[in-house]
Amino acid sequence: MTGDHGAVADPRRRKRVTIADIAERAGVTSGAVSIAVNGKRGVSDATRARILEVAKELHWRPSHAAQTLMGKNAETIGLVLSRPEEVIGEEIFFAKFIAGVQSVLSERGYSLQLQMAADIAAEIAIHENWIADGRVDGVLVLDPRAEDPRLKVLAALGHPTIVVGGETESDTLRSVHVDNAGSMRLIMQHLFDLGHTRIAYVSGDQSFWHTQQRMDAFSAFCIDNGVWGQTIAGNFDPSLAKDATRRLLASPQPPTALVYDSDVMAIAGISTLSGLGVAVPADVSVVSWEDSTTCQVLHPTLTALNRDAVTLGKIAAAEMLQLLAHEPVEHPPVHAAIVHRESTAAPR
Amino acid sequence: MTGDHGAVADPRRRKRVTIADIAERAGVTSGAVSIAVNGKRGVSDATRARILEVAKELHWRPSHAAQTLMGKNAETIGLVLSRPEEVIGEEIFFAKFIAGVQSVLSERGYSLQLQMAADIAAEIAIHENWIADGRVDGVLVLDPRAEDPRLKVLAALGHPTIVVGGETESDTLRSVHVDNAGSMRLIMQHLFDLGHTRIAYVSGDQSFWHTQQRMDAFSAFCIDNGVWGQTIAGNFDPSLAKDATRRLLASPQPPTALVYDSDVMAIAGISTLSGLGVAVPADVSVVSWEDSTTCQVLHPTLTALNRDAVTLGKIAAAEMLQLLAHEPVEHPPVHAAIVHRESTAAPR
DNA sequence: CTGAAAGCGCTTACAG
DNA sequence: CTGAAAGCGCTTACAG
Repeated sequence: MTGDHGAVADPRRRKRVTIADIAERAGVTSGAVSIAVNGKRGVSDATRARILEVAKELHWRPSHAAQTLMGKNAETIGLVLSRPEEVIGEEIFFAKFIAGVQSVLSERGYSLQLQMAADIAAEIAIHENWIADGRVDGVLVLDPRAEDPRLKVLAALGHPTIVVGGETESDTLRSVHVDNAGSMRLIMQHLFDLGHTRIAYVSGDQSFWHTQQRMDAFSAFCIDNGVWGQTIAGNFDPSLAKDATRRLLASPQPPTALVYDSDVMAIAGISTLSGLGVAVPADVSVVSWEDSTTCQVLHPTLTALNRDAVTLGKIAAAEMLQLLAHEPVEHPPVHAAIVHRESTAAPR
Repeated sequence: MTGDHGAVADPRRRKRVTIADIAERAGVTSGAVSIAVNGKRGVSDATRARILEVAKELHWRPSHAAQTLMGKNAETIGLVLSRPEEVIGEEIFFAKFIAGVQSVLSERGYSLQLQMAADIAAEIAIHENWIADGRVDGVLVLDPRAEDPRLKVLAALGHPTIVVGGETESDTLRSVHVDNAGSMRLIMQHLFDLGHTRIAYVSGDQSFWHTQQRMDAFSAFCIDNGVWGQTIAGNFDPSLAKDATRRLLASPQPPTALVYDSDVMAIAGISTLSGLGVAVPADVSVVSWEDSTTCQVLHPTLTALNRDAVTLGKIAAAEMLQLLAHEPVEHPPVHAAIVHRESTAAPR
């Protein structure tokens, strides 16, 4: 029982161990300690060993703040996730993508800084803060849009940037290609091979560049193959997907196959169909642009595009390290595949 | 055209504006600048105005590293998310929780640092790094377990911690209460009122403390009300939920109502039931412990426990600010409610 | 190979 | 109210 009643808990109470403490104990200067712990040449092996010994003994850890002040890199990559409400349909994608990013970064001793933003303006503000504070060495940008304001700001600041699903390139900005057109063709070919010639695509948010790419590929396939195709905007709000489904089915010439831009949209669609008494896949086939656990457990199970988001994350991280280090980093290939399940079959 | 051909892009090329630059331009010392920009007393209003003017003109931003070195708080709260694979069923919970946390933190100028960890050991390592680097002022811990190793480490380090769904309290650790027992009673009462007397609970991971609380409340309700209750471990793997569902329905005395610990598990369960030709809710009622968009679009729509995770996040953030500032912060109440949809009805 | 010193950008006593 | 200086914990030329 000491007399510190009323003392407020202070996390900083333990005085920090510094290189000066180590220097004193080891009988050298703090400069020597710095050299030793950083593995630079300038001290004898014996001295270095002794210094490292003392450092370990004292549980020394370098002061991140001091190192940053001296210009050390943050060894951190930033990623801003856009508003949760908007991305619910893509959450599985995000989780996998992040897992891939982290696995590559952590191999190299880098970490990932995540933040959520309510809108694109907030996202830009976060990037500016990160850069000004030197908290990140570079950032990853998802879901690029046409004339994306984020990219303009990042390019103007000259900050290392990787755009996932983009196309532009510069000294400080690289793009990781995402084959939206190819994926759409994969889906369409699958349906076409089954015999479908009236296909509808319930798209996602059209402000995203990838949505436009998908729509273009859809149209192109339809034209080239004589498919009667139709596109309808769905956004990420599942109730829109429901409305779209109803309208499509109410048509005098309803489609025999529906492609939904996300698994959440596909679920909304499939339950709407079941409410309308439309059998899947007997009456209508359904494909989800995103595979998830739910696709596997639903009844019927959903044919889905499996995008390998983990690999995509790995590639994005590798590209970033390459951009920062100016040296090549291994590139795994990303492959999208269509997982054929119960929700697609030949039309009657 | 300068002669910098071959120059490598360097994000730090623009020399940083410091308070010394401001001091020079304003004709004062850097000490005066520091006082002025921090709103402290010690300079005349005129001088302060001039200094702020120059600071804005020069686009000055304080060096985060230097401020941290001087002992400034990070004004950042940390949150580690456990492995994506495990939490898929809780993702909507996470997204909402994080949104709530951020809304309260940003009001006070705090930010949230997120990181994903593969397991609990990795999570502990992240916490230790954060603390050693002074990157966060405190951390939020989710999904406490019995004898949780994370809490031991954090308590030993004396680092401000808020445990969501915990019970322990100390100088540096507070718990936000989550009424798992009450929620379970809500669900059970709903089913009991409908007339169900044979109810099964497909639980989540039993290493989580909240699972134990739910199981205990389940048993207590059954005993008190003469309900024939059964608990079966489901984990977060939906295939386990499927197996559990099959086993329960194969029983000579199958339950008339099933409670699943997450929406993903409930979806797995409901599609298993439909595969077995069991009608919901005609033959069996189903409740999901977690509301989500999917619960609303599924056919039948799912009766679910709506937990108001946004508010829970707000409370956790408010508790943290309170712990750090030693002053009370407004507390919104969290309320869980059961959303009655199509999947529950009276037993035949 | 080692020591002494300057400096990163800020804050904070301490004199005037 | 203002100025000059020390110090936070590190790194890095520069002498010896």
